[in-house]
Amino acid sequence: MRILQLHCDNIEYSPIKKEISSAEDIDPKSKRFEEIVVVFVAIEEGDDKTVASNAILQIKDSMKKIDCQKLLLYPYAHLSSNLASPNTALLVLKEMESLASDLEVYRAPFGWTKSYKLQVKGHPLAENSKVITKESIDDSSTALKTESKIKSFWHIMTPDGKMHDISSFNFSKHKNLEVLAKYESAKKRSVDEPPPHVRLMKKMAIADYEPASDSGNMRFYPNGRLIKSLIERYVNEKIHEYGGLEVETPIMYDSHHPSLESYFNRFPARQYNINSEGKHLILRFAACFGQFLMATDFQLSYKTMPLKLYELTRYSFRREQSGELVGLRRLRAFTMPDCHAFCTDMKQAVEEFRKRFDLSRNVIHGLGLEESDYEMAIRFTEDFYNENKSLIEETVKKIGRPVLVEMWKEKFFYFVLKWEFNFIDNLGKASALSTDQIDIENGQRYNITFVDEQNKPQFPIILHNSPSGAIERVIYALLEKAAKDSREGRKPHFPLWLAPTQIRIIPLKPEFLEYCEKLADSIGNKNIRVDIDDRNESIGKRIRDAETEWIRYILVIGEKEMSSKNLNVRDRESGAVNEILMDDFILEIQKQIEGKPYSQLNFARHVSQRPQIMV
RNA sequence: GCCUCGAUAGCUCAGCCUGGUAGAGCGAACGCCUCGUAAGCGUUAGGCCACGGGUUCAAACCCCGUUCGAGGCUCCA
Repeated sequence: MRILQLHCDNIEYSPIKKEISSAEDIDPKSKRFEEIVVVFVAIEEGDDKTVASNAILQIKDSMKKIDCQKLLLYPYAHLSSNLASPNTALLVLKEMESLASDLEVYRAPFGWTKSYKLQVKGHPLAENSKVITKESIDDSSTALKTESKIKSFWHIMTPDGKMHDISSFNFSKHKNLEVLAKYESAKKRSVDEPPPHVRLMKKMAIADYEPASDSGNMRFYPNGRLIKSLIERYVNEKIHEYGGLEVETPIMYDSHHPSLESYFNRFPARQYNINSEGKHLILRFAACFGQFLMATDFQLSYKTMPLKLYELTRYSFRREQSGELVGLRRLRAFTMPDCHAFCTDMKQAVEEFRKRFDLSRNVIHGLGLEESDYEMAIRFTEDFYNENKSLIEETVKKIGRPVLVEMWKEKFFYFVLKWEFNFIDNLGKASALSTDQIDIENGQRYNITFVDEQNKPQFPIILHNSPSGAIERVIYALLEKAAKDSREGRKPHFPLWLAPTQIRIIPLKPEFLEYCEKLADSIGNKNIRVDIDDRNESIGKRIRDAETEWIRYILVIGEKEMSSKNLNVRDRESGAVNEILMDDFILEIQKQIEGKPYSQLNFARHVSQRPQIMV
């Protein structure tokens, strides 16, 4: 079904003549309505009562927003080229009419050629067009329906545990928090440039769109793959340290599997669908189901809890609306660490929750993002707040600055508590990075059981944690941060451990190349990424190129260096050239990349041997 | 998904309004230069002007559609 919904000052129509034999028998009188929502409807092949009810649900939802109680259903075939038979169409239309009977509802005659005149209101919500399918019934699900009904209260909580009203809170020292808090009500910002990270992800030869794939599925060039893989390894290591057991689960699932069916119904987003040998498969949008199904088959005792399963999903898929996709910020295929902890009871869950909060903060900082780069939001049900006030206050105190609070009157997701760290970018967009949730529903849904001290089976409480958020989104955040540095007059850079090249050696003349090779060997042996710009270009040119590649250290090698024990190091951070002992220099670098994973150069050592990816 | 805007050389863009031989810089290839901390010099190649239709004697340019991208809306578990 396709609908076009218009909020009108008035509409006037006159039935002219019957267009089809099955047209309704009516008295062809002109009608006129004032202050009304007109919904043009095209009923398509396969539409039925559920589609009708979904459509009315959505129409009512938006009518509530614009505060209008009057509805005109106007059959309009021209919205679709795949129309249902007139008989079905009329039935569906009448169904819609009766479903909307709590409003003041009218219906224009079906099967007639009509002339009409209407005046549409000028406000932003006045015009709206939607495609409604059976599938979107499944998709829009309980979660969406409940969400529109649910009451939530927004506050700011300060580190002293006090709740403040958003409207009266003084944001002057917390600009980013204000952006986050007002994000939903934020009015149009006129931005006519693409987000800075999109230009950078291409310019730095990290990632790019792949037109031959679906939108939101990116390609990663050697630099991007190196950076992504280092971040992935870092997150893996941190979760291993925390005690996560790394597993691997399938990326596609039977949508009619009994445990999954009701779970999928809990999520509004659309999935990628694959039909294969009569099965309807969906691509996973998180690692939850794979791990839950696995845990169901484990034999668990309270002694083995908490059990922590972990997977870095490459990939998770969410078929976001095409208009929502942006660079590396919002994708349809992304890599996400997903770590679940199965806990015996709320006490254990809370204890675990604390560890994971610290872990997440730790990981975010290790990735090169600072306190000032993100704002925290914490959401919980009123009941949970009343029973666990001190946990929430303690968590906010740890962050040490005000956080955004959303409190729900009742539970409508599967969790009772959830927090996220939100990165705020150059265009004032907020995106969630780390997150953790306390889930009290899915243990039962998936029939995951452990036996307690009395040898009785129990359902665990499950925590869902992504300590870094999607890896692509981490890269987005790092690039946006670099863009911000650049805009504010600082030199943009990656954390040294993520830099595709950490040291560049530039021989002054070709005859020094051999010496440079040896130097590069001995630096490379210390697990430092070093390359050599052996191109026949001027020294100035090669230094400039190294600068534009954000390479931190440059070693120019000439007669002087070959005959000296010291290295001549140009540090991009300061722009200064310093003489320094080789060992001290290595030490300086090692100190900065300590505790971080290392990978070899993902390009030829010689710059002259490299393909030109982006200028 | 909807509305608006955009797509011209590998990259960044001019040309389009007012239809008549396709432009620049960077990059690439080749040659010269052999250099001391952010662009040395020259020559050459490179374009079915996103794709498909239409209008016209003639379309990169005007019109319609499609694809992809961006902004806004909706959405963001």
